Amino acid sequence: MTEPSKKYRTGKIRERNVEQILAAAEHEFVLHGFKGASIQAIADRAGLPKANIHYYFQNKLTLYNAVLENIIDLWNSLLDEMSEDDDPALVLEALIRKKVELSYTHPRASKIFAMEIIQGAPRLKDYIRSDLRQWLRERTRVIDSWMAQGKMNRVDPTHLIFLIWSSTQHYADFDAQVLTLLNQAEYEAEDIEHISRTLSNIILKGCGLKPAVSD
Amino acid sequence: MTEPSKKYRTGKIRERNVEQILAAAEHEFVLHGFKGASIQAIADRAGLPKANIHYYFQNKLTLYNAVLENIIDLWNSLLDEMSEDDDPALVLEALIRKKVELSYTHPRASKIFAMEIIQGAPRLKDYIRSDLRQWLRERTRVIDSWMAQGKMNRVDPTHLIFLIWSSTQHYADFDAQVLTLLNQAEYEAEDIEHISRTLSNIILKGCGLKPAVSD
DNA sequence: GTCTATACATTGATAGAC
DNA sequence: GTCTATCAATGTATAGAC
Repeated sequence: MTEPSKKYRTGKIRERNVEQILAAAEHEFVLHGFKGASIQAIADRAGLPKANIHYYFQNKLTLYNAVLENIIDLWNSLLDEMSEDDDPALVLEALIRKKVELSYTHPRASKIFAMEIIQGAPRLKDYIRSDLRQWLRERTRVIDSWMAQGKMNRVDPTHLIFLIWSSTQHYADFDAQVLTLLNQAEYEAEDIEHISRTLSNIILKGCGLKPAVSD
Repeated sequence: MTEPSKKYRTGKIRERNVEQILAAAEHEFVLHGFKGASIQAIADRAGLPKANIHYYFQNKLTLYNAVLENIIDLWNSLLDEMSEDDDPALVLEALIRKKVELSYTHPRASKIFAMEIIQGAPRLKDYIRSDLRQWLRERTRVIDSWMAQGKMNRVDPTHLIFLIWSSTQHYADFDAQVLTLLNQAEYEAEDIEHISRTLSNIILKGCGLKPAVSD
């Protein structure tokens, strides 16, 4: 060891700084978008000089891609499995609940993803075309099978997924609007529970399913 | 008249230029957000020198607010009435259909509105607190009345509105994702019809209502 | 009402001392 | 690995000739 007196081991410093930069970048990219966010503002928020950002990340796009990659990893880790033998009500309810919770625990990830797609998904087209399309295809296949087995009403599986997607993500992306209209400062645990249940009740019933957890 | 030889009367030139600038600004604000959009790019898209933008609009914020105002006018013109004596199925179905059509006819308006809220609604807080809250209050009151009359199941009216809102707007804001996943270049008229019907079927049925137009 | 030229701040990115 | 100083480029906005 050449630097035994330092507070953090060399690798630890890097790890900590990279983490701080990524967190700060996430904030700024939400507030101003990719083009609008400035490295200076990210540096200020991370408590580092501007040049240090460039020491860890070659340029702004590299940093942004690192943020996006984190988000996609998060997405993938939570996209659970479902099989044709499962109970549709249980699976869809769990999916809705998980997505609402994700909106609550990772609102900025959802927002950056949303802004990216609103702007035409210039840096996510590949992900959508490959991973996301594959994920969607598997779910619609299972839902088709559920309908063939008579487990639920016939609805377009793709648009059902879109419905679940949009209605749950709404609580993350539009939290400023939702909270203002609800006259609240932030979400409470019971809000998440209430939202999950309300959405599940309507959507499942809309597919001819009986919610497992009713209110 | 001092300029009888001009192609347009003085007021007409202004009107036409302002319109072109607003249209160009709408495009650029969608692509890069408020901070990221540059006046140069807006001028280029409008086919005018940069200084002319400042001739018609004091500064970037003034221009952005003009764009936002256009969007809010559009919103307000389409937020129709509903009364406790109406048939819930008809009213909700019309609302869903109108919102989906709006997503199709004015995707950029929806996107700018969405980005603004995602970024914390810094310039729309007032609108949400006044107009939008008032609008929501009136709808939830009517829906509450419908439920009291036994016309539909008991669901949280506010979150029902959010559900209709989010699921319909999704097709405008996330069109890049939706179209890529559907493997289409753009929406067709029949897509709009299909989407409206699918959403109506699930949501209305989810509220214990029978869709008037079924498939 | 139009448009060139320009002022002045901020941007992303780099060089180089420490 | 840190941070000051600095670059060229681009940003908003304005002055002033036409």
